[in-house]
Amino acid sequence: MTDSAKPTLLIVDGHSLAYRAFFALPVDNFSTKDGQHTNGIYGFLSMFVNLVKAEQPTHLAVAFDTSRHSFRTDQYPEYKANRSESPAEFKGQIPLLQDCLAAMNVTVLTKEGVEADDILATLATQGVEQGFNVLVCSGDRDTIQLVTDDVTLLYPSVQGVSQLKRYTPDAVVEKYGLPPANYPDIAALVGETSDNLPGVPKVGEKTAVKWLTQFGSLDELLTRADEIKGVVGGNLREHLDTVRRNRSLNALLRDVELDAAPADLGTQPIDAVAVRDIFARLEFRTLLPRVFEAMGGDPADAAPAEPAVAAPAPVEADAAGLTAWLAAHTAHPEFGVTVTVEGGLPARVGLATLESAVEATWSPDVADALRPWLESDTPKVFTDAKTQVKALRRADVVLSGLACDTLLAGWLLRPSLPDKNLADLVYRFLDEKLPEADPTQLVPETEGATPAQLAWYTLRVTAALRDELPASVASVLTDIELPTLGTLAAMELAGVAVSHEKLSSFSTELGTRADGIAQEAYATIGREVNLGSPKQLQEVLFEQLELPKTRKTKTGYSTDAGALADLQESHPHPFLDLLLQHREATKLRQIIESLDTAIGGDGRIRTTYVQTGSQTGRLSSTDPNLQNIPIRNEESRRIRAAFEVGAGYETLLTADYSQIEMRIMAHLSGDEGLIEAFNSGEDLHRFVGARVFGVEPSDVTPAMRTKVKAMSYGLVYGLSAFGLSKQLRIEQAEAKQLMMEYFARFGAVRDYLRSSVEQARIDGYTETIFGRRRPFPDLTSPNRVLRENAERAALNAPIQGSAADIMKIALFRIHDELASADLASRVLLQIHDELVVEVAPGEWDAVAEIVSARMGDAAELTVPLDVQLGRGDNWDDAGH
DNA sequence: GTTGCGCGGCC
DNA sequence: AGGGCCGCGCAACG
Repeated sequence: MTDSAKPTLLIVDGHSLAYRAFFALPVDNFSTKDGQHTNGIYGFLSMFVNLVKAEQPTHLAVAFDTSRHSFRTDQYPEYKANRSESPAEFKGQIPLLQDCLAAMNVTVLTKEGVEADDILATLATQGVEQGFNVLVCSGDRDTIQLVTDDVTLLYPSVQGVSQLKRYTPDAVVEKYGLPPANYPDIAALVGETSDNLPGVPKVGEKTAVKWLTQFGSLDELLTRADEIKGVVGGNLREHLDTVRRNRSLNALLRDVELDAAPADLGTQPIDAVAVRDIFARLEFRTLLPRVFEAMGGDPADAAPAEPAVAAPAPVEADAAGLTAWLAAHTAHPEFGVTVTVEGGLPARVGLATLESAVEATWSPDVADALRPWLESDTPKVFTDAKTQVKALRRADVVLSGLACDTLLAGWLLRPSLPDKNLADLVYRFLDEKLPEADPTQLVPETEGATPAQLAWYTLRVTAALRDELPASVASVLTDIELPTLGTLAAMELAGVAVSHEKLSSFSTELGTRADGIAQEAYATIGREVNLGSPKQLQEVLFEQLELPKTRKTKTGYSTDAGALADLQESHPHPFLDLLLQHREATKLRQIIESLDTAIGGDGRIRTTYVQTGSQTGRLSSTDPNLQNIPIRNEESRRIRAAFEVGAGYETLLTADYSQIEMRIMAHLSGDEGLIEAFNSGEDLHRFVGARVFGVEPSDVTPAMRTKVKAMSYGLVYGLSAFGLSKQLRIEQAEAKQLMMEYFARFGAVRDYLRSSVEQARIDGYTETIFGRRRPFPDLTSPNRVLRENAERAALNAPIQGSAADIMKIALFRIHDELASADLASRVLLQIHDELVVEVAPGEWDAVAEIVSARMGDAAELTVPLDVQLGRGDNWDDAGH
């Protein structure tokens, strides 16, 4: 019976229901791409939103156990002792589930020393006293004792958590033959195997109910136990204490002191942004609309917090107005600046202090009014400065005084977060909502922020970020990232000359070849399939040709190059080789086509470097990506050959660091063998091979060199014996042996790698030589897959990141020095450990000297930084 | 049209 | 079961 006038309190046992969901749902279908299992979370939330939608509670809470330990285990150590340790895959899900509930503004209750069901019992009791209809949802049968006219139990059926059975007093009587208050008596007699509480032998539910009905109460029954005849009577008399103990343990506590009373549990609107964030992290998609539907709230309606400070009303100005505004604010220490960009050129400009803001439409007059100030050292903060720096340079303004870019600072603080604009940062670091125009409406109801307001928010976000930035990270921002930004802007503006003629002829050639290969491939299998479709290929390989199944993927079986090579070895078939050739030809053609369409009217390709594009500190390159241009085989180098020296320049120069990551490893580990290798001038892999295999360097065979080379590079990535054996196509035992020999000679390397991961586990982050940090929360995860992935990444991060730092330092120093030496030569490309420079006529010697010197002295390591230069009319010829 | 996946290019 | 990226085509989804 529910009284609709009363408020409804719904209290849920989170632990028991999530645990049931964990076993009900296949773990394989519910895990994120980095290996976090989510089946328990998903199953619980799915049940939970259905429940909330159906019951429309006015008050709501979810209770969790804190640990296996409780007052019951104190009284009776065997309590639940038969339960095996809950799987690690499950444990890790509970904190995440609690995060989800927190985002949904659902109160999570826990209490040390008691179980979730005691919290349920306490709240149910209080709720009834305070006039609530109470709904209790638990997977533990002991909660049946809570059922009254005002308390209904929702209990998962055997089918799983999606079907809940309603236990009213009548339903309990129907099922057990006694009212709910007597259920613990029945359970005490029968015992509860899941709690490791044995009952009276030979006594089941039927007998227990019969006795309790006959004697009226458990006390009466126990007092008059001698009246029961037969073997069961004897059993009962022998187990009186057991029954009393069971009864005392299965009574739920109704007077636990809690942080919240029923009245405090009124349902709250969900935190739309937080829910979206955590669901995105857990890769839940279909659940999101269901949560909004059940819990109320509009997905678009992320509760806007009130700004802590009122935004100054932006004043529209002209050139003279801007000049006057600047004159009035000369004493101000720092300004927020926003230049909106349209078609690559400045459109509007906004300037802000915390108290005052001004904005204007860009014009030659405005440019002239602002130029001296923009080109001065006056500190200015931007969001996404690179885009604006480029637009300003196109308008003949060379920005100076860049003191912060919020995107960079936000990324340095949280390199894993996809904060790609000011709105994200305002939400995350100010806990406010940036006014945004509704793009779905022709005439937006809400106005978007104006340039001056954007500048004002940028200034405030900067302050919030600075508060959080550790000193070492702040120095990475000012000493590495901000100087790099200006250099990248110049590189992007310069672009690189690419020959359309070379590309298009090659593309045609590859197209013809791919078609021919495809025809041949079709002939070998007697039909035409789409060779680019992994799904159709699986049909051909594993069904038609009946080849053995390869490595499993999410959607079937792998058809990647490694798998095809394995198949070719064990079950040779002409189709396999043709497929590989076809892949190669079409891949190259794809690359060529995308490059060709990216060539601008002036014959140059302009990439965009994403300075926040990696978690380690590396750059990334997009639209098009110029950091993955083929090089590894002879033919593909024809693509590099299409990257040419531009008109008015003399030649291309390439400069790359040789083995920079291994050098950093030598530096960080202090391994004397490795340091000696780099100081000896001997080829690294030959030197290492000689040590590992115990031969003279001159006797190191190519096979030995290949092996130690793979091992050395693999080290930096956390390679396992399995991975090494696979790559080298040798037995795992041999790979293991190789690793052992390697570490026997270069033991400090292993010690360093181990200790750096351990340090990261303690600190929660790794650090590069220059202080760049990367957090690794998963190093302490109970989920083994997650933890081991984090360990490998943590092992690599300081090495890859330090290399990135060094290259950035070299890059901007080269750029600055070329400019200050009045050289026309310019850096065009950065490919992680390589630079491509366009050299102006007559400048080769000077440029080569600057490039090699600045790359060589970008960092002071215990081993030298070796730089290789190359020269040629095109990128292929300039390579070496 | 968007999204996830498999695959493969680079360092 | 090897760290960091970007982007293509296919297939499924809306």
